[in-house]
Amino acid sequence: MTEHHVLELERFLPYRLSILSNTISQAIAREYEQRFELSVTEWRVMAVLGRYEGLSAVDVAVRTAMDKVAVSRALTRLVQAGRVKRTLADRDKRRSVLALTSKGWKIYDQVAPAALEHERQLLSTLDAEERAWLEKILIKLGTEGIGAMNAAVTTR
Amino acid sequence: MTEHHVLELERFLPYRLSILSNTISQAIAREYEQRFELSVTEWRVMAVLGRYEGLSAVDVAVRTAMDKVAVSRALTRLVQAGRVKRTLADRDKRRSVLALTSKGWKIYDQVAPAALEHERQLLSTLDAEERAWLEKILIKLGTEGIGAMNAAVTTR
DNA sequence: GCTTTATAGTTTCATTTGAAACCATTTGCA
DNA sequence: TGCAAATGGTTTCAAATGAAACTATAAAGC
Repeated sequence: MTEHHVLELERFLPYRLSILSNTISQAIAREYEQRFELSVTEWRVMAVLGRYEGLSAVDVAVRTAMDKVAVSRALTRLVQAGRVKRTLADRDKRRSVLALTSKGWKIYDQVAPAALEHERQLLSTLDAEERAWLEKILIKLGTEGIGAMNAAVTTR
Repeated sequence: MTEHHVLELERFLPYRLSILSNTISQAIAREYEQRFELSVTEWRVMAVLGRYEGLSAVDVAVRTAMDKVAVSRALTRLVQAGRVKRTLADRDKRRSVLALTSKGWKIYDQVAPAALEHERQLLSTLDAEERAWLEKILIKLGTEGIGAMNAAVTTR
C-alpha cells in the first residue's frame, strides 16, 4: 500500500507566486517590448538609471538583481541604440558611469508611467486594508521567510 | 526643467513579486537539481504526474502552465531516465498516457516532502491571520487584478 | 467515403541565458 | 616598489527556450 505524500501544485505557494509574477510581468512587458523594441532586462536597466544617475554596471546589477553578464549585454544594446551614455570613471578606469540619454529619457517617460498605471490597475482590486497586509506580508516573506527556508536546508 | 515621473523599482509590486518568486524557487530547486539531476521543468512535470495519473502531455502543459514544447522535452528526458512511463492511448493514438514509474515515485517521495517542508518554513514566519490574508489577496490578484490590468491595456 | 480542419506531439532553427574563463585595472600589503 | 589578490566588465561556449514548421492521427463536413 504505497501511500505518497502528495504535493498539489495549484496550492503550492512557490508555484502560485511564480505563475502570478510571470503573468503580471508579461502583461506589462507586452506593452513596451515591440512598441519600443525593449526587452525586459533592458527596461530594468533603464528603470534604475532613470532613478539613479551615474551608476556603474555592477551597481545596476545589484539594484536590478540581475547578473552582471545580463547587465553587460543589455547595456551594449542600450548604448548601441543611443539610449544610454557610458563613460569611464576618472578615478577608476574599470568602472563605467552610466546615464540615460535624452533619447533614453523619452522612452523612460512613456514606459514608466505606463508601468505604474498597470500596477495601479492591479492593486485597484484590493482595498486599503488588503494592500496594507500585502505590504507587510511581502516584507516579512522577503526578510524572514526566505531566511527560514535557507536555514532549514543548510543546517542539514 | 524636465520633471520625470520616476519609478522606484524596489517599491514596484511586479518587480518585488518577481524577485521574491525567483528567490524562493531557486532555494527549492537548489535542493533537487544536482541531487537528482532534475531540472525545474522536469520536476513540475513529475509533480503533476504524482498527483494525477494517466494525463497526456497537453494535460500536463495545462496544469503546469508550461508550453507544450517544454513539456515534450522534459518528458523525453524523464522517459529516457526511466522516471516516467509513456504509453499511447488506445482510442486516440496521438495522445500519450503518462505515469511515474517506481523509480519516478522514489524521487517524487523525496522531493515532494522537501518542497512542502520549504513551503512550511517559508510560511512559518507568518501568523495565521497573515496567512489568511495572503491566501485571499493572492486569489484576488490572480482573478480580478490581472484582469483589470489587461482590460486597461486592450481597451486603449 | 473522402476531403478539410483540428489536435497531439516532435523537430528545427534562431535567440536567450548562465557559468566559467578571460582581460584590464586597482587595491592590499610585504 | 612590486606582486598577489580583488574588482569591473566582456567574451566564449554550452545549454535552455520559444516560435514556427512539421508528422501523425482523429474529427467534422459534405
